[in-house]
Amino acid sequence: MDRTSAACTTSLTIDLNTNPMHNPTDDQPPTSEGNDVGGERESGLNNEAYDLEQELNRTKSENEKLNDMLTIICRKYIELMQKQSVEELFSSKKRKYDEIESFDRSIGNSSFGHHCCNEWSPKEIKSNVSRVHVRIDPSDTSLVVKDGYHWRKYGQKVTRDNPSPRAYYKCSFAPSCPVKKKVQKSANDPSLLVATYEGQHNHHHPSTPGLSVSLPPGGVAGANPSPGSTPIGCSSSAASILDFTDPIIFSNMQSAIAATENTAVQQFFVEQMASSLTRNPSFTAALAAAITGRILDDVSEDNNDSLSNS
DNA sequence: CGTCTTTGACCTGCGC
DNA sequence: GCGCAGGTCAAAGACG
Ligand SMILES: [Zn+2]
Repeated sequence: MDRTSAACTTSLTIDLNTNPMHNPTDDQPPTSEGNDVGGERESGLNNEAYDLEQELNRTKSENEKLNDMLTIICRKYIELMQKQSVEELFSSKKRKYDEIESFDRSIGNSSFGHHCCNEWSPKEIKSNVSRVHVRIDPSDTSLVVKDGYHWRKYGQKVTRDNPSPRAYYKCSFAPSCPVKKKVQKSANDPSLLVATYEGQHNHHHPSTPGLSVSLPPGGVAGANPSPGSTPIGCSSSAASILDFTDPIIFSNMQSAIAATENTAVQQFFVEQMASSLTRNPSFTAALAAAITGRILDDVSEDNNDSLSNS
């Protein structure tokens, strides 16, 4: 819990040079033609500066609009998630208490009223439960949510309140890893898989050694989206239209995440951001530019140091 | 041959 | 105590 949230905050505060247009050499004054300071050139620079200023103002206003839109989208998305969970949980009366409690905790609760930590029964405390919704092809009957972890199916049941069967999985690292997950199609939306994760992996993410810290309790979501199933927000939900490579949206999501007290939701957003970023070709280019920019910066700093030292 | 899935049987908790 | 429903076990079979 603390481990993951700490990872979230640190990963979000990484100050990458994400401007692909930025070239460190552009900031350096021209050395070879430094004595060419004609008035013609000066006026050209002024025009250019004016254009850039106009562009900046225009971008600012555009960003403000996007900012507002994103805030609204985020708020509505969270409200929708809460609303949907309430409807699902109260549609069946029995055996839902644990899930109500845990989902209340994982979603952040406001509409349910608050529960004091002391009110949790030992049964609820022993496992942290998280839920993930995954968009799939409605005709796809395989209850598989590929989250990067390796699961062993140990049971399948048809439940009373849902015509589609529920599949039970254990982490393949069991018994050393106690994590379980239940996967079932949503009763009112066959294209929606609901995966319920219980427990926390006590090992690294198999597909990304050393990166397990960035995953939610069950090690879920966009870590390794399969072609057939996409964690919500990757292809067909609101989050899919969010371009996290946009620095404004990115910062907006940061504030949205910060505003959300709940770590599961935070992790969800972080994963969506990471997923969006890694899938975006422009991000790759931006990342490459950022890295080369940093390297060039370092090189130039080193050169400056060596020059100043000598 | 080892691993994983399937599936019926069994266990457990809860309401009546 | 009984029945119901969710959850788990474990034997058998499939698969690479
Ligand atoms: Zn595990």
